[in-house]
Amino acid sequence: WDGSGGGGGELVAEELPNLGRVKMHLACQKKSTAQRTINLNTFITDPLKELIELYDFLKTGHEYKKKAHLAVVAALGQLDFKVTDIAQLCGHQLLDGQPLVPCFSKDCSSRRKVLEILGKGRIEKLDELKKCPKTMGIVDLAKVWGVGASKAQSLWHQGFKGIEDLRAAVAKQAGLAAAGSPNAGPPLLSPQQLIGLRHHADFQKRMPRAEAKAIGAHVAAAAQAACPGCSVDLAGSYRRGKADCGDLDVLIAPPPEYMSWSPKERAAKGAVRSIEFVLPAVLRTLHASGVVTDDLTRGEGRSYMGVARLPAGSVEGDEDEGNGGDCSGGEGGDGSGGGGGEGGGDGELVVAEAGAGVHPSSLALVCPASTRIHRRLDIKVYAPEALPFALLYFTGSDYFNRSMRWWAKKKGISLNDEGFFQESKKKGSRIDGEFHEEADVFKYLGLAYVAPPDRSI
DNA sequence: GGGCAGCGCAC
DNA sequence: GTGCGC
DNA sequence: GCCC
Repeated sequence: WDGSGGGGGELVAEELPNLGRVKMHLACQKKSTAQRTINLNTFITDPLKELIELYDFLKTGHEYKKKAHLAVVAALGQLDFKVTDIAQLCGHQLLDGQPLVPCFSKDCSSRRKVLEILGKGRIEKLDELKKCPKTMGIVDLAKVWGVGASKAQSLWHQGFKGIEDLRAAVAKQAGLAAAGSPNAGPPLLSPQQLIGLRHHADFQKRMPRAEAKAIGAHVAAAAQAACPGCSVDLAGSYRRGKADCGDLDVLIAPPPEYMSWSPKERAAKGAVRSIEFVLPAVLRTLHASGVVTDDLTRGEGRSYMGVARLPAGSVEGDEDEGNGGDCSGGEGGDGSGGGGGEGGGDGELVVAEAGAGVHPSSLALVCPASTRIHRRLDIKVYAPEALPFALLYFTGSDYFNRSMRWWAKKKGISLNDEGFFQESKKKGSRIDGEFHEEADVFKYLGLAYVAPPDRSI
């Protein structure tokens, strides 16, 4: 572990038979579909995706059904030809024997679903589910943040056919409770679910990455005030360069020196006395400025979930990549430059100067600050040693992570947001080493580094 | 039949 | 311990 | 739902 490039310590890739071949097709070793080719098989993957979404909400215990379909979608999306016959999938090098992907040579429901689409252009099961009012009602209810399969199920059985039903009942209950009526009954929803309901429409919308960046800048400023010199990274799909993001994931880590300072030294340097106080301090600032509008968790530990909204008059669209402030939200080509030239751009955030600048008029037209949509914001605080792992983990994608964990497991190692752990009966011990950046993690696993934009599998 | 990752937080 | 989201 |  000399960090100078050579160095023992990292695992050798080809110590197991066949693994070398598998490795080259590993999902976490390839350029993402977005980057390389367009998906020629959307006519298959789209219906499968719809099915996944239904499974997601339908009932607990279907999580792995969902993951199985997800793997199929990811695999088919990478093919460089349009599938016309199931035989093309049998024994195909990208599919057969690959981790997380079913084998299409055998009769399995994935195979049957693909066959169905090839044959009649639709999945009967999907159409059936979509016709069922109960299914669609439950799916609708479960779109409220904090309402999962179980709660949606129970709401349906209480007679709610969908979100608007629920909203009316909640309003009525609030009215009764405010009037001090005893017939208000037990609360229909938890405090979190009430927030989810209130912002349901907003939470369905994706935000342009410029807005994510602007919210991140507020968090960064608050973090610097709480802990000078800390690093602040915007993870998730933002970091993967997506043009729009469903939410924002911010990672904060104190500078390495911080850990060795005494509480007194920390205070003298203007930092909070313990890492546990970073999050509360950041949140006090964000609450005071009105950027954070609601809390979904208390934010007393190291992990926070909440709701944020840019102050009126915020300037959006200061993306340095040029294609920044596009609010049209279209999926489409996604312009994030191909290669890994993303450099050290992370973490250097500029605080949006509220009201100060003149809006580029075209931008203001497309993206009025007056919209002021509420966005989901997650903040997490990590010790500096864990940061490369946390960054990797929260940059995703989910499927990319699963692929990487699969590979690590083959080598008897487990991988999470805090580090590597030796697989063993007891909770494995953390493997320590010089892991300063994400690249060190790839290297230790014997994998080629993959830049964030190429992890969108 | 066990595994697919495993955690933090609310309740 | 369960539900939920990540 | 699928692999081992």
